[in-house]
Amino acid sequence: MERYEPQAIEKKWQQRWKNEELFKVTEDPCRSKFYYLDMFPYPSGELHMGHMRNYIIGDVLSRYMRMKGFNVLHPMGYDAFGLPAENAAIQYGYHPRDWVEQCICRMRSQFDMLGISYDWSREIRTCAPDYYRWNQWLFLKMYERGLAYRQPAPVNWCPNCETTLADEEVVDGRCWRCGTLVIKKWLEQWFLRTTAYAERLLQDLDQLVHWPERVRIMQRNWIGKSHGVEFTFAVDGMDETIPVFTTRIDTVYGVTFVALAPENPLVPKLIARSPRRRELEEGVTRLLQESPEERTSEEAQKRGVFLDVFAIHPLTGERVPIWSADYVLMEYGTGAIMAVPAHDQRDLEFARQYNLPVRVVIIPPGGSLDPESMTQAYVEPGIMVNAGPFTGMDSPSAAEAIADLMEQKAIGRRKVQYRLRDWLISRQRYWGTPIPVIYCDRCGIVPVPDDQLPVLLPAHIRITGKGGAPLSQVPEFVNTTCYSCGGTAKRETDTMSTFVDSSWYFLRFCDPQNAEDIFDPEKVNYWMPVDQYVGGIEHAVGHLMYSRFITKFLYDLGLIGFQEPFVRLFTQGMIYHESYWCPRCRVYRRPRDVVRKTEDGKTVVTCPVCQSPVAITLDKMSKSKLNVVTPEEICAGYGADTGRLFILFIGPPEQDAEWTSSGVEGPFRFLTRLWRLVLSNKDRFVSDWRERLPSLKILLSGPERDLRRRLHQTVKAVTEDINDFHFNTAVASLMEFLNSFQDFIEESDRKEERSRVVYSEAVDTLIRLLHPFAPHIADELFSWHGGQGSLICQPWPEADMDALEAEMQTIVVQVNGKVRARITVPVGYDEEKLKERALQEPNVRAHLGGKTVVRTIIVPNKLINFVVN
RNA sequence: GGGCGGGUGGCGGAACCUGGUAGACGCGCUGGACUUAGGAUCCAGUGGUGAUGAGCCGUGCGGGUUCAAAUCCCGCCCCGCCCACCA
Repeated sequence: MERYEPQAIEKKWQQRWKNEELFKVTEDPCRSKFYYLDMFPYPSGELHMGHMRNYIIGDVLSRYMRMKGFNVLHPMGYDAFGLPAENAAIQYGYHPRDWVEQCICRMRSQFDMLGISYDWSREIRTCAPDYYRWNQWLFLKMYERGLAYRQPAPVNWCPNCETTLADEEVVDGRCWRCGTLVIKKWLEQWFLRTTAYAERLLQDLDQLVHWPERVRIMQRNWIGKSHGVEFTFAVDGMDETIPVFTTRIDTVYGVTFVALAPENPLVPKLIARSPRRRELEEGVTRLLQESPEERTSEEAQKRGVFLDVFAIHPLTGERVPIWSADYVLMEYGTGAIMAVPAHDQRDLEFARQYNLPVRVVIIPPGGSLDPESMTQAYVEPGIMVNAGPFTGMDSPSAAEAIADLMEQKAIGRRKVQYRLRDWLISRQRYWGTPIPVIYCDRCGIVPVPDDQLPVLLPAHIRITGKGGAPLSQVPEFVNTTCYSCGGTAKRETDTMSTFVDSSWYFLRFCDPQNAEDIFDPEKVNYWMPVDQYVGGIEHAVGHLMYSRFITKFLYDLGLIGFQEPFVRLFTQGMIYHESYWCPRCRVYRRPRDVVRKTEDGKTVVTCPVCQSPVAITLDKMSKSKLNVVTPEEICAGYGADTGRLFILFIGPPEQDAEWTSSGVEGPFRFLTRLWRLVLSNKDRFVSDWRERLPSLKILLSGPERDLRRRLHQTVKAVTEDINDFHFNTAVASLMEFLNSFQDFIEESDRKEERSRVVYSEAVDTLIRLLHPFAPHIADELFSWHGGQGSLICQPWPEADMDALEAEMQTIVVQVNGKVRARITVPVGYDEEKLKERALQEPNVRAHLGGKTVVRTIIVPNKLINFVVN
């Protein structure tokens, strides 16, 4: 084999790894375990190099940890339920199961062609009954403990997907999948009580010291804990009370109105007796019909309706008007607020809009506020004014005193409020886990008994995506008998959000084929927690929060011995690529289809159909923009190893990066040069170099000594870089070493003994270092020198400290901090002598210009600086 | 409005943690060699300004600390992302 033809060797090695079941692992108490996990993909199409960044990073780390001697669990599966598959199936007329099967097939071959070292014996598909039955089991366990419940509530509804969505699935008021504006619907739905775990989910964030700070901050904000007081307003002349929550009880004397969310069930009751009832109802309906943008944008003008009733201020007895206002949210707190325009910006804006009074009760120390003219609410602490017995106090103390008073008088009580809401898991779609309950006319909600699990998804069904829950249209599924009384009953026809599936799959990987239980706790406790988890930032509050929640629940069941699933988390950046939009044809063009011409030294890119210039933009790789680069293309053109190296070399893995077709050339040339170097020096290699090196290494000088120093610097650098996730600089170090290695080949004598031993050490070490990054070529080159099997089973090299020490050192000579010369002296050179030599440098003398040296600073082995005035 | 990143050659990025040779590595570009040919390979060069050498300038802007600042501190500008009527 003369030329480097990756396609020829890569298939061969992939086959060997597979035959030898190299990546298959089992529990081994004698070895330290390392559980590396990639976020598993949706099988909704094919994978592109942007997705592959995640898996390649994981493969480097897994292979590296294997070589370091760890028992590495590196599994992969498919998050196979869900809307993408269902929608694609509808679109192309497939059954989702078949569609998913096709995608999985394709994706599997893509993982394989890049040489990713998964233990495929542990593969999971969430759409398989032996997986989703445990979703149902988990649900029932939660139901038993009151953590799963069904309740009518205003929920997010995507009119396009015709299903409800969790709060975490609504992005900027739109459906995360299709971008349709989400509306609120009042529906009876299944929830999991995440709020019961709010405090623990918050507290335990402090343990996650190896998580990116921003993910922890996002979760903290999402949980949104705040301390305040909940108290009630009586309604004047009615037997109703309005509870409100506030974090600013110190401003309570400034209340000039009370406001209710338009959805608040109290609203109809309050207006029932008004003579203007009709008119008020219409007003409230208008508020309810506002679009999410009108409702939630801060710029939007606030709107409201006076409900024609008054509330009694519990401390002052004063009558204040009750309004319904669009800026009050039903989902947070009590769905009603005390409004203090002087000290809350939103209330102020509303008050100005409707000419409501503004009453100042806190003033800045030494300052004053004019309630008539103020346009900014005063929200800082200050001195209490017009606040009854609390006048004159500082506002933080007053807050405590007022809370005490309210608790004493039983008007209100201190309360901790969370922004986090319960997790809505019902979906009105087909392709998901059936929720395992039935509805009996006599017994009500009856959970499906454990021994009746799984509730199977009916296979034969026509899915249209329209007309409500698809399962409700399958009579043989819906109609059943009650497990309790034997009477007629109907099955729940909603399915679970796929986020349920993915909130515990990492546990199932530890024991994927268990037919008796969700998992064997012993196996889970061996492998878990996941030591390193890698995936996209988009899961910061959804999946990562749900997984923490389910883990804590299983801990409480006594099934597992840990409370946090993921010790280390790394979020990788997206891969961008040029996309070409033809404004005339109004379509995207594939990069390989556009016509590139050079005119006057400038490249002009035109549409292949209409010849007009195309608009070039940088976008995330995506099917719709036709700008994906597939593993197939890369493997066919350059080979998997080049593709892997390039995606790692492209930039820091946590940052977004741009795929450039010319950039791939670099890693390819690197591998080609390595190939040629090893090939043309095969005869230099001595297989017993390990035995011969110890007695020889102390005698080395010149090129041999330099090469060893560079080699072991590289070992050190690459090792540290992998540990720190600096894969880009790790690859750069390998390239740098190859450059030095080539110089060495030219300088050294190929027949000489020492040179051959040093060569052998270098080439052997280099390909070991290369293995996690480019495993195929590394294993191939290893075999050329008589290496047996794959390098993944070989030890990772260790840096030889002796080799790192240099004999000579370049010292920088500065005058007043500016570099004026560089001199080379032996390491540890006498400081006085160094000074003397430095002063003799012509350029240094020129800059000293006869002035007196007032100070000399020497940084050992680095620098000497003369300070003159 | 709040939070988090980031600003370094023609480009992607090193060096920032721990102040001490700015521009590693790669792409691109320029010149050369070998060639029927080169989009292969090899050699040389490549921050700006100097004919060359020396020098001078140079890490978004303005200050500061220091013998010495891309790096630390203060103030500002710009870009990106995320969150946001959460009472």
